[in-house]
Amino acid sequence: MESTAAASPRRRGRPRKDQTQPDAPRARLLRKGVEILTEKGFSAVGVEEILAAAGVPKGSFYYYFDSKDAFGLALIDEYAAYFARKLDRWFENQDRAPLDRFRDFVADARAGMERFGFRRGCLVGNLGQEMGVLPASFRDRLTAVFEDWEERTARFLRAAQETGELAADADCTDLARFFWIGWEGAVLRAKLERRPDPLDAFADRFLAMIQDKSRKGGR
Amino acid sequence: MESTAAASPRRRGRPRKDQTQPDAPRARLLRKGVEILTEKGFSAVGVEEILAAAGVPKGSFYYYFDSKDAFGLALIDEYAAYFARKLDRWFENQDRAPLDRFRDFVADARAGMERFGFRRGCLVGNLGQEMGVLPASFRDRLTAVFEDWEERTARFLRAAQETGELAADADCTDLARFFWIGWEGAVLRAKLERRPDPLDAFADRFLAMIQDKSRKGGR
DNA sequence: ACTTTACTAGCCGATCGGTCTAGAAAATAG
DNA sequence: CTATTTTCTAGACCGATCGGCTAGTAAAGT
Repeated sequence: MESTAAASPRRRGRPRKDQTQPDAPRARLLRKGVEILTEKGFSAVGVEEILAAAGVPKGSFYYYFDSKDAFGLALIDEYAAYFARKLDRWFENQDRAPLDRFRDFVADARAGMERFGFRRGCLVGNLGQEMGVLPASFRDRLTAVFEDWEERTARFLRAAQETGELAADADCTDLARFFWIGWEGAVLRAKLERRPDPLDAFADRFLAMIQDKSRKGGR
Repeated sequence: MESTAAASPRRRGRPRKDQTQPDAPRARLLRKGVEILTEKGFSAVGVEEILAAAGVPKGSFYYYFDSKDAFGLALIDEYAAYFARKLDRWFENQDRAPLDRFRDFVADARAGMERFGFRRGCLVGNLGQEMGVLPASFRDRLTAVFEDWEERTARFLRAAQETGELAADADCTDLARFFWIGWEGAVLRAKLERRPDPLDAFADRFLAMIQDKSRKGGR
């Protein structure tokens, strides 16, 4: 094979491992980091616990990350990307009516928490609660993540308006913000009580709230 | 003065300082503990920081409390009592119409957070988020505190039903639970963004939600 | 003085985030 | 092949700080 790839200007020494591979040390650290931090938060967890869980030696941690703080920021990005994909998967599912897509999302979140015995919460919510002892650089990233999720949710709500499932005069931006403010509270509470009730309690009322009651028809 | 107090059966040794006095070491530790932990959480704060803030010598901490965990439990009780008084003050204010009492509570909470630059949140919410690294004994106490707050809120909502401001068929227990699930999310978010908007965003929609729209009269 | 109880300075082992050095591994250059 | 360059692994080690302990002092009664 004559190098189908465009001219590879290979540097001299040992080539870098592809750290996007799921078994690469950096990727393993990020994955285990999300798992552990969604359960225990940032400040209460030492890097060595993550190292041990990921099967990566200590010397490697500070090769891949400048500091624990830098690792935390990378985790936020990782989690935000993972969750944005999840949101889109449900909210943009063309096989389902808009409000059913919303129910699907809630059911998936419930199942996700149930799978881990309600011990894991939302990384962004966890770190938000810890802002008092986190570097200032975390704040902007965390708020940006919420803004992104709210934007995706607002976009979805506008789609629901088009099908008529949601009242045309509803403020979708505002509703999306309301949802995420309360939903994080529901996740926190579900983690505390170790049961799905708070998720359902919040989601059900939210759904009832956004239903267009003035609508005549409907499927 | 002939001992106006009833017979004091004085024990032998050095008399105990009255720890209910607000300047007593134990009381100061509890007060400063609430202040610091509402801002920074439990696990990220060392006892020495609290000791220093309270002006209590290092060695004294384990005289007044068996452990840091026991101190944490005492803080929950302290905070729960303080907050229950606050709830009653607003919710049982007979000089105001029920829904105005609710607005007063929200305004007070907003002012309270503003006073400390939105750096302090809710102790119960903070510890709830930290349950992953807290002793199991914390869980029951924290859920019990939420139950207590919800009960007081539900009682208030029933009062609102009697004046007709709230629809008679509303499920007050359910509404109170919904409120506290979401409100904790709002406090968390206000702390993250350092602004009151999330509090208002949640409270306004909640108020709109519980208004009895079918009602004819009213002022 | 002596006992009893209330309180506290100082220290302890463990663990924290982070650094350092040594070298193994994987590529190219000659 | 050997030499060189660079990537990555490996873990001992460091000063700081953690929660908790203990030996002792302070302040009262008897």
